[in-house]
Amino acid sequence: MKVEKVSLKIIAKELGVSAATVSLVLNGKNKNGRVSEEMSKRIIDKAAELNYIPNSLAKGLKMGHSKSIGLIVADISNVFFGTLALHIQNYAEKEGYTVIIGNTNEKLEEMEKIIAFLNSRQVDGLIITPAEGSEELIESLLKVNKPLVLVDRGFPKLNVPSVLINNYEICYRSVKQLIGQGYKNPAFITYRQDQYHTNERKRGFIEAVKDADLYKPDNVQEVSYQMLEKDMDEAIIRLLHSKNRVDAIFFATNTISMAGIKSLLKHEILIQKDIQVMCFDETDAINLFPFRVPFIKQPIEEMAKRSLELLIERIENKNAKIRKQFLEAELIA
Amino acid sequence: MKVEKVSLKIIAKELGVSAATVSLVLNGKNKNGRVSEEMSKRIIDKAAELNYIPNSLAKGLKMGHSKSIGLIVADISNVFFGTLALHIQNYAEKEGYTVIIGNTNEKLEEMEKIIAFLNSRQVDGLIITPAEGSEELIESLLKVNKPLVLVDRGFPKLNVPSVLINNYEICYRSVKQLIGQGYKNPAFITYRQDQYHTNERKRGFIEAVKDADLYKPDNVQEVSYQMLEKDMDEAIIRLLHSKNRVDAIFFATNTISMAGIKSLLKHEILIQKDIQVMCFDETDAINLFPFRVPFIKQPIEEMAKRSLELLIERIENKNAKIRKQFLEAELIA
DNA sequence: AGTAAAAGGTTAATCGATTAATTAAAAATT
DNA sequence: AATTTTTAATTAATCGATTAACCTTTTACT
Repeated sequence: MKVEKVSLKIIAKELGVSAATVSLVLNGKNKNGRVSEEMSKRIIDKAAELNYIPNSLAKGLKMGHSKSIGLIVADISNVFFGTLALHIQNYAEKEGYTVIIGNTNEKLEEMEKIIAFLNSRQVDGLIITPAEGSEELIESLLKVNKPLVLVDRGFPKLNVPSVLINNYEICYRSVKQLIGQGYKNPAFITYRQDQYHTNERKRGFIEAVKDADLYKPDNVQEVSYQMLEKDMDEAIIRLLHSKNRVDAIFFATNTISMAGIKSLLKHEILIQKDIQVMCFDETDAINLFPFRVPFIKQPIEEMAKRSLELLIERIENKNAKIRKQFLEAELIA
Repeated sequence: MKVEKVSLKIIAKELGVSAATVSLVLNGKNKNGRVSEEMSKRIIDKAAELNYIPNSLAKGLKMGHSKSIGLIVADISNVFFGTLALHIQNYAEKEGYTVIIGNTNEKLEEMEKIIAFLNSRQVDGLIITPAEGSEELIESLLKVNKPLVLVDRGFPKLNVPSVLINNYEICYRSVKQLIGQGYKNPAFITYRQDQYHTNERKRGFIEAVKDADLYKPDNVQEVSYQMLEKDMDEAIIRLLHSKNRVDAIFFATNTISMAGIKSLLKHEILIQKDIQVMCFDETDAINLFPFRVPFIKQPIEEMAKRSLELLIERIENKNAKIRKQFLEAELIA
């Protein structure tokens, strides 16, 4: 089956006009006496009849922009990133942008590959949740004036558009509340990584327990991304089977929360009886437990919206002022 | 800051050769005496020095393909689709393809919009989880010879490349096993929709209970996608608060499972004490319950791999035989 | 020495869309 | 009637990469 590709030229030939005329009409640039009413109508009708779909590669090449953006996340199968992606796509569509998603798997080298790849596809800008150690990479992108926005994680030293949440404050407040409820020996479990957002969460926890004179360095445990399950089991044992038994655990991310609760259940530790837990991020599971788990809810849709706004602002005006936006997460108890 | 875009022409000018020569070298087409060893090396070095990144819009325009594919799912924030997307992207990257993801939100009109959009971006092919009622749309794509593969859901009447699982068999076997364990009044909850994959699951359930002489039409309940929570509560009440009280429920998808379990907990019905449940699809939550939930696990990574294989096969050879592949899901108890 | 073959390039057309610059005819104005 | 303005188009260059078809120069062979 031979199907001829419908281009501007085809439409033009069928109507006996030039491709330029067709282009003007189809782009709505036929104002003040450029093309006659009658011809406009014939062109529009013919385009519909032939089911003309503009070739955005050609358009992008000519115009110097692709009307697409890259979204770089750690792992699209993680609900947090999936939800972020969904909302970014929805807003992007309204603005006429396509989103191309790349997964770093938290690895710097993957992130570099993805960026090169997205650049070759001429994305107009990038929304990035940067991997650990990618500060220099981001800096180099800024140097070549690439429009980009960091989301979820930032680099405080870098002057780069970012959409972040109040990690420190919300953690501080939440832990304060936990302590106010009578818990005397709270612990914190986070990833063994040097990322600003998790560092801030840790700082929030530590300041809160220090202010209540409850700080014990051993109560802050770290687990690795790659060996989450094993590390978590060990951490849980350390926290619960020492003489210094903790009575509450704050989990720093959604994946850590899931692994943590799983480990607690495995060790037959009863949540809210033997121990209280508090999670960062909402998950499907959290509403399904026979116990209530207080958790910190991030405004994901708002984060998506803001980061797209900031990005488009920079795409359309490379000299726009660089802004960092801080949104509020809230404790749902 | 002015950053000159590095094109073939720039490299050529710097070296005093033609753009053609640069293109030949950079594409490895400098064999049998096309370009000298020395010049090849100089070109490669210069390209690296200038950090040349080929413009894939230009390349795509010239070559007639974009080396990108569209992935159309219902909702990328759903873990099943997120995981599928992750794996498809991983395999696609190896084959040199970009993946552009679109969300239909299960709506036909959204699906139409996304397809037009992806076509304008000149995707070379599509991997689709078709929305309800999209059979004609798929047919029209086949008519214009668009390479596509259906995944997760198929249209048995259509001769279209598909990657599906053994929905009927696995449900039949799983329900059989449930009955074998002594449950005498099992129920089934699915979406109120006419989709082959869920129909097959329902058929598996019904045949299994019929074969055990336990079939009761009222035990098959349907809920809507839009009002999942409300409908679920009502369904649960109907199944449990009638004289005909069921003793097991089979949930047809992951979202239904989550909503179902949530509803059971809300009504203070004790799972595995008052009632047994069985779920289609794995979810984060499933491992976290203090009770064991048997579930049906789909080979998502294999589905991703196969669908990409089938798609690339069709992209590269439009006359390749159309194949439907059936993979095996398994019951994890 | 004369011719053929190999080596090492270059030219120019092309993909499809955009748009500044131009042209030509018709209508309006003086 | 002559000039200006308006209307309604067209021409041609351009974006960046690819590649068939050429063109020189050098080397090989009889």
